[in-house]
Amino acid sequence: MTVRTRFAPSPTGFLHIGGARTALFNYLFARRHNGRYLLRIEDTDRQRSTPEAVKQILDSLEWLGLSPDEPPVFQSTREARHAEIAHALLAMGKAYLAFDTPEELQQMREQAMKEGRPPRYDGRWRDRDPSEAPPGVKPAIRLKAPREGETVVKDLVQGEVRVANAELDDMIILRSDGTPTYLHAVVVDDHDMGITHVIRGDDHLTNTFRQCQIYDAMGWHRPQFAHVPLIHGPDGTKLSKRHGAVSVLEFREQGYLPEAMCNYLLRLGWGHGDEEVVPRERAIRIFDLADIGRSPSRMDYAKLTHLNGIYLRQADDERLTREVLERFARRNVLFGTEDAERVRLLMPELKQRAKTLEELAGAAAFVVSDGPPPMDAKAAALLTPEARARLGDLALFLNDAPWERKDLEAWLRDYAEVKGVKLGAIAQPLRAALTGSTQSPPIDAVLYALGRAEAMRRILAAAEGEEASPA
RNA sequence: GUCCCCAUCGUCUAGAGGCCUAGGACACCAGCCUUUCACGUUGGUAACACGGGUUCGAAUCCCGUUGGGGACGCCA
Repeated sequence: MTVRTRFAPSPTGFLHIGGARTALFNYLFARRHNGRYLLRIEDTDRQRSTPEAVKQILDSLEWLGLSPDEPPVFQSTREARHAEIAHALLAMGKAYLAFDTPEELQQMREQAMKEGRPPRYDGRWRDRDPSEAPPGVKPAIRLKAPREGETVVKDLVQGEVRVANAELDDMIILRSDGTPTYLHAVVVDDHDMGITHVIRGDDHLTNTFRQCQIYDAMGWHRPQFAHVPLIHGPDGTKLSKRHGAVSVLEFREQGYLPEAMCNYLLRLGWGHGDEEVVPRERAIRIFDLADIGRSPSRMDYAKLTHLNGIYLRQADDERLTREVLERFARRNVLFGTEDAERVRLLMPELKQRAKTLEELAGAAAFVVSDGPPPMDAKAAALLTPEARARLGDLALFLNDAPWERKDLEAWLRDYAEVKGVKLGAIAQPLRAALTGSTQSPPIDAVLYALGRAEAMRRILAAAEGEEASPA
């Protein structure tokens, strides 16, 4: 049988990293077994579902490279089918009409809580005849759940989990307005979509028992289940905005690469020996549900950032250049084709020293400037009168140099040797003059990327003590 | 409250009874490399929650305690 998995978010907000990881696991598992990976939008809650959220989720998945193999199924379009199954259950005597009002149920729950009992429906309409129904109350359909024995779920991650049926009450499968409840819709949809493996968050584990009861009542074959522990914030509590970024798009904003995101998310709660850097192709080959841990894990931004640095260094220069220019544009940094070319030339060096695209853009920003770049305090401090004088001298010397990186380095070394000083004594003031900072790519690379004219302009400006607007 | 799940360095994890003096990675500290910053590299600090069993032997199996998490809607 072909493996079919699905990711089933409800479009009530952005896609957060927990959902992203669930999607990733579903994707990986399907690919690993040459199966299909599907998407179902669970939008049966009309109040809270929004088209914006749907778009956000789709965008997030696309960015992560986790777009589904088929167009998404919208759960709301399937309500007639959900109702059909609910009525079938009713006809089979495996469900019943319940004429309770929301107020009564609320009361029942409060009463139970007060008496220290679990808040469960008492099944008061389970065996009553609909003719006893109070006038004007529209009935909901409840599943006639088994009251004895136990329901056992063989979970691919959690192992065998069992619960006494006495713990479970008769859940509503079709609301009094004729719409399906989540628990019921999920089962019908998963069945109709031919889902073989339900991989989802741990928070659904206890729901699974009830869902199994529906499968059993319909005589449907149950899918395999795999419940993945949730991701917590760094402090171990539920992940929320106060911990930092949680939405996938936020990470994109902050300059994380999708492949780094996926690698990090994969390693969170899943392990394969000592492997840390696991690119997509490799992940597809070795992913196994059995390797998912059973305890919740905490979000570690530092490790994500580290991983992002690794992927950044391996990333294509053209791609990174595009990303940087995009970020320039977003920061309203005006740049021309010359500036773009400089970024491109410098990229092999720039990407060595950045961990996110934001950092990368920040480190590249100095190339965009006519004349002296904005100077930070440390850089300004390097430009002593002596240093300025030396820069003036150096400018004359360098003016005759062939403008190739190798030659520039050689000329600088020669110059330092002739003057009897360490290279650093030359390089640091020069760096300040060229970049406005004490940190930058190798100075020969900077000289080369800037080009003779611009480099000279900046050196001379510094030599003459021309101040740029302070940074 | 009831039910379910979980428990190895600060964090992510390796570990399926002897290979464990518990390994790797991030973070942190120190050294090296070096034209700065990074990268890289070498070393260091740091964990089997606790208590009982089982066993010749337990991080690994069992029970309990404690601690975390999740679920208990005519939400998804």
